[in-house]
Amino acid sequence: MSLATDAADQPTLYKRIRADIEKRILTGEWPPGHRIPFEHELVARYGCSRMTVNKALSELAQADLIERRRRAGSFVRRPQHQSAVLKIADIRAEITALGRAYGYELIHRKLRTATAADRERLGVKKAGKVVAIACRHSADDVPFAVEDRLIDLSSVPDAATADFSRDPPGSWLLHHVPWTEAEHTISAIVADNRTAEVLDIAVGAPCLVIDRYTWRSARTITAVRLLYPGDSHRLVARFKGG
Amino acid sequence: MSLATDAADQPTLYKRIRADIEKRILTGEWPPGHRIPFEHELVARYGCSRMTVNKALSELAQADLIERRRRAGSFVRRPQHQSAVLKIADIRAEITALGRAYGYELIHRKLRTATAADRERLGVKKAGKVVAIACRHSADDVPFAVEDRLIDLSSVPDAATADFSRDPPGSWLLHHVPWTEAEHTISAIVADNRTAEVLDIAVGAPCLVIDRYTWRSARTITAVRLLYPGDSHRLVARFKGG
DNA sequence: CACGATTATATGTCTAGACATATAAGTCAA
DNA sequence: TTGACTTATATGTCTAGACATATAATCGTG
Repeated sequence: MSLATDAADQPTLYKRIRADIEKRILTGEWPPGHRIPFEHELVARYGCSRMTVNKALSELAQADLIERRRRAGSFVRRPQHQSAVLKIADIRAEITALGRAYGYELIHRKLRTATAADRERLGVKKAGKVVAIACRHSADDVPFAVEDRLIDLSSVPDAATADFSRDPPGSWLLHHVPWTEAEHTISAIVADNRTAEVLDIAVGAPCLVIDRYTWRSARTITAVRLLYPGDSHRLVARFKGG
Repeated sequence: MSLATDAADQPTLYKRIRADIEKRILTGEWPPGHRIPFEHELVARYGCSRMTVNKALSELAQADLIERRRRAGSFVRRPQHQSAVLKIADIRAEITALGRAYGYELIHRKLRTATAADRERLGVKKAGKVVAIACRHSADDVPFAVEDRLIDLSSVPDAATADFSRDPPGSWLLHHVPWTEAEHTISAIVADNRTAEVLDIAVGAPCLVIDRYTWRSARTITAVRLLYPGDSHRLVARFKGG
């Protein structure tokens, strides 16, 4: 989780304690390595029980803002070496959040027995049925991204009969497969002929690529490749904490 | 924060409770929208006090796995629309973690009064001194990324006299400026002549671009652009939770 | 001085209560 | 039927204790 920045106006005591300490860390008043007051000192300062300050400090520790060491105390952590939280939003949500009209177009949808390439891509050994989908997302009728997806039907049988002509498969999957794990890989390529045509850009123009591989309880569900025009689209990642 | 996946083997009770519930959610046994047992039911099941189950549930709520509603109960959340956590590691750490030899080379370093373009890039109004740095990171003597950085000296005066000929400015800043906030923007471009030469790739080859803008307490510190050869380098983001 | 044993202490977890508060659900009147 | 009021209840916060446990610091000893 991430801490709310403005927990200070919360009326509860532990949130105030947490916000007070967070502020001193973020302003640099308590630099990395600084030992923050012991629990019993904070108990005295705020006139509350130890469980209350413990809750505040535990949350700061969960947020990696401080490190707690038995017998030694609690210390401000060194920033985590430029790590960041990137929100890769659902494409439809992303476009509508920008206040633009979302458009969706199914390019093709094929049900087939998994080829060797399909099995490789999904990371499965046994040959089963898969659905291969290509589609295009657009914002205000301008091509926004092209999607190339493979769904493992042995994991998601319902996908065989799902209608992807109106709703994008990503949204459908979100509502039919709960709580997945995934790995994203981000890279850059230049547009080939087919990509250039679908995205309405020049051949050789840069494209941002997101490969997402999704599974649940060690079971593969779907593999998807998203291509964005690289000079117009941008992924934004905002973060707090070094 | 994110929950440790293997909290089950922890000997403490609240971690066991948390892990039990987490497991049922992740396997799909308790799908999104499912109401998990009330606190008093879990108290009965585990034979402990309410504070103990409350701690377990609070952490699950902090991790966005469940949603807690007064009077109604606690409910499994719908996955957060394909958001992901991306770790953009410190380049030196990233390369050494790959077991490759880290190399660094300063291309140029200039101290100057901020130009209009510099002020625009740093998002500051007043003209002050800045340090402009270009450098190259390599792995096993192969160019890995080229860095183009601007540091605001009114925020980080020490940077004026820092020696960037041996250590990269990113590492230096990590140790001299605690607890920053930042925004990353990821995009794709094709290599121009100069970039191609520095990265030893072909002109027109795809490059991944990370623009990072860093500040502390509303004060600009540094703006940096990193260029990676797009077909060889990849950013990997792993996440749990839909 | 080096190294092992002891001790002190800050955090980690837990209890059995308490009152506060938001709100779902039920009740009643227009 | 609808809207306003009341009530029941699950969570939110907090207390004043307790014992467990890891470990920094101290003390002794060879």
